[in-house]
Amino acid sequence: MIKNAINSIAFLFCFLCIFLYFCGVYDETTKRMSNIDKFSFLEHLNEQQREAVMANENPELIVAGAGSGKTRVLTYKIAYLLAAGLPAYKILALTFTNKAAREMKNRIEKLVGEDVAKNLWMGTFHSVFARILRQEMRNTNWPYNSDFTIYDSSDSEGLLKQILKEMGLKDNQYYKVSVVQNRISAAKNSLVGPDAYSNISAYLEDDKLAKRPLLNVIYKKYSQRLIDANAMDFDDLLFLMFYLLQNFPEIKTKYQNRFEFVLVDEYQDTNYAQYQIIKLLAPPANNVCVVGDDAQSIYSFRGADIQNILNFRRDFQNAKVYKLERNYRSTKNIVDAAGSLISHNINQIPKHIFSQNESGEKVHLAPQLSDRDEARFIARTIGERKKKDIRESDDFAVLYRTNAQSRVLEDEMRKAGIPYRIYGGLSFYQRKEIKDMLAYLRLAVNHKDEEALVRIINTPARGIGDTTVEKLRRASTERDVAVFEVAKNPMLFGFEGSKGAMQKLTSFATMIEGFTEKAQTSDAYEFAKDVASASGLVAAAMLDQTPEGKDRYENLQELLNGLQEFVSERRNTGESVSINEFLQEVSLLTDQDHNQNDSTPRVTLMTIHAAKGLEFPVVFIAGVEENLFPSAFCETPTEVEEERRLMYVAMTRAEQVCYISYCSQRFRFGTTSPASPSRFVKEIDTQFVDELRQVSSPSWSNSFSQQLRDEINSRYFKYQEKPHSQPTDINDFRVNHQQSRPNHSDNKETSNIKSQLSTADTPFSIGSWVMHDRFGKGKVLDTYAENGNDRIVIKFVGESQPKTLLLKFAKLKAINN
DNA sequence: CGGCCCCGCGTTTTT
DNA sequence: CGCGGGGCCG
Repeated sequence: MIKNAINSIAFLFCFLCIFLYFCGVYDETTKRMSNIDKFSFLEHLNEQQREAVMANENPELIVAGAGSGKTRVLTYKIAYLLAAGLPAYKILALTFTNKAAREMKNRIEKLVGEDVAKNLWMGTFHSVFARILRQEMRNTNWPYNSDFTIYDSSDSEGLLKQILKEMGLKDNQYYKVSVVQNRISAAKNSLVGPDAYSNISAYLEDDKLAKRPLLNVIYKKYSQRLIDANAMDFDDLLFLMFYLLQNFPEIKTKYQNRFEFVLVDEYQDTNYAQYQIIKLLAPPANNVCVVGDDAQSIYSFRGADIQNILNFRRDFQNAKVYKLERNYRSTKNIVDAAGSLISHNINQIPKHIFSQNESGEKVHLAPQLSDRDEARFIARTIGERKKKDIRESDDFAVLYRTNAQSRVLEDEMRKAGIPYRIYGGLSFYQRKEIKDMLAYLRLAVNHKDEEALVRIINTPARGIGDTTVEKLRRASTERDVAVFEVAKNPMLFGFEGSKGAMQKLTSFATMIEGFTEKAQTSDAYEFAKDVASASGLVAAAMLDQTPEGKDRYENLQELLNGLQEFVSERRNTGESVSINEFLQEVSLLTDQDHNQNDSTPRVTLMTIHAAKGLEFPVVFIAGVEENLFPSAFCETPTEVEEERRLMYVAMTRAEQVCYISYCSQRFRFGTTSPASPSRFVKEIDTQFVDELRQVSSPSWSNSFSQQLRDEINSRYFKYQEKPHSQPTDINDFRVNHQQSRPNHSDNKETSNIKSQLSTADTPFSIGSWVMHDRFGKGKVLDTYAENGNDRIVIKFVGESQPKTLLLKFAKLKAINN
């Protein structure tokens, strides 16, 4: 009822604004009213956006195409709810990155004021759930306490390695840590715990076939060891959150009642566990609003399930779907080129993204002879365009499929004197010295944290080597006590080592216990400063006069600075400043959250995955070649579709200019091997692209390179002649797609969503040819019913994108092609 | 225990 | 090619 009232008020307001606008008093009145009326910000939205923002009575899916103002809609919706009087603490907004949460919160504060927005529950899935788990742990009978440690991926990897070693599987090729880790992670993300795993024959069979029948045993041990360490891995934060709600109805009810509104960003990237948690949190009112773009789903390899967004309407009753189809970011050519590419995907929500910006330059295809030439070409072009277009370095981004490609690019940027910044690679929080320092802090707070202990017991070197650690761990497993307890009292727990070793162990334990005591009384910064010097970490870094040593010292200083900031910020808000709070936050931070204070404009070099959500005036996509992009690991059409979405993401990062480059040969794995343009290059409608001529560089003028040039020319020639005859024709995909189904145990993953909305009753079958009075000949790609209307998706000959038509209006005739 | 050398291998990675 | 892990030696 409240919501009805809110909506009517705002609706009337908009009506009034539009009315006043037509009366010609818009400017004055709006200005005056903006101070008075708290809904005035709705004027900044277009009609589609405003509709989506103001509809709050049903579960809502906002399909927000690239550059369509997704974040805007999400922030305005929250601002709208707040302005209408919904208390901030009743709104839960979940994102995937801290950065997204932070930016959104800032924008909301600007709209409605800091104090109104203050108590929003806005954060990443992981951080919000960690917070709830901490708070509720004492209301459960679980073997965790509130100060649990969060293991990052390298911590879990370390633990798994240890388990594999203990089981004698260390060098077994079928039990590679990465494989085991992925498998366990996938199980947790499907809400399958270790016991359930052992009872599901599909898992066991699968493991048996893959020659790793002990995986369920490893999983069980792994889970137990996490409990022993009072630690949760990233997946546990979701897995245990689900079971917290599932197993404790009173806790579930509490949060269901608290959150009157649940909003989810990047919904296309949610995994099964996240989806189930959302379903548990949403009732009774079912006020869920999810925002996402199926065309930008690029994380399925991490467990993201695109079906979550595709099935939203089925899973939430009375759901309403809103589509934001106008792209504000890019030029027409870029939007249309990207659209023509993504139209080759069968599995997608039908939509037509359009731009009303200027046409701009066509997308530039830039064939190159080698990766070296490609890098030179990019560096040279950036240099030229900086001058010609009067741009700064930070107007440019170079995007690539794999991190390995960054090396040459970096090289040539340096040679050309172009400032750049590489994202990816080692993040600040994964640097050895930072991890070491954090391990000291962690161990001081949680003595059971075995990964932290083994990491620092001999760092800096204090004469406790591998053998001693081995003996320590053996005693620990035999006596079933924490490793730290054995170190503290080796004799008592049957440690079989020399007197000297025992001495070293006890003095290490005493040092840590001293830290633990200090942690109770000092704030996080004071404490960490003490630990940094008393542990010898800073001293060791200072001794090292190599450039790397200096870096390490500076990084440690930076961490301490960060702590100081953390403490002073939280002092202001009256929050706890103990090291516990800091550790809880820091384990969920990533490099994206670590801002380097450097104001020089720089060219951005990053993988396409890392570029999601960002935008740049000029974008280069490098290495768009078969076996690299799409990756050589791609086998099924489903996998190729994900790569195509990745290419789509890459192209739609560009605001004004987009270059796509590919080489005839590429240096990889120590040798030069031939390469050919990606199928994606050919899938882009030729009317939106132009091809740059190969500019010869002075370093190759021999016959070999002439050969290569000929090869490129002939390839290009072929491409020009028959742009639509590739094996990646839409229809071939459909065929492959269906063939692949029976092989897939999980065939819901490959099924077509549109048919799941509800099947249309049409005389035209998918794949058949039809004739349309105006559009001519076309092939039926799909049929489905939406809002009770039968629709038909047809790719007409000569059109870049398929069209969706209402069946009852389109006068279609079936024809034989 | 720690340093050195050789061998094998090589996607993307919000938390 | 360049990194990390394992093995061997001082």
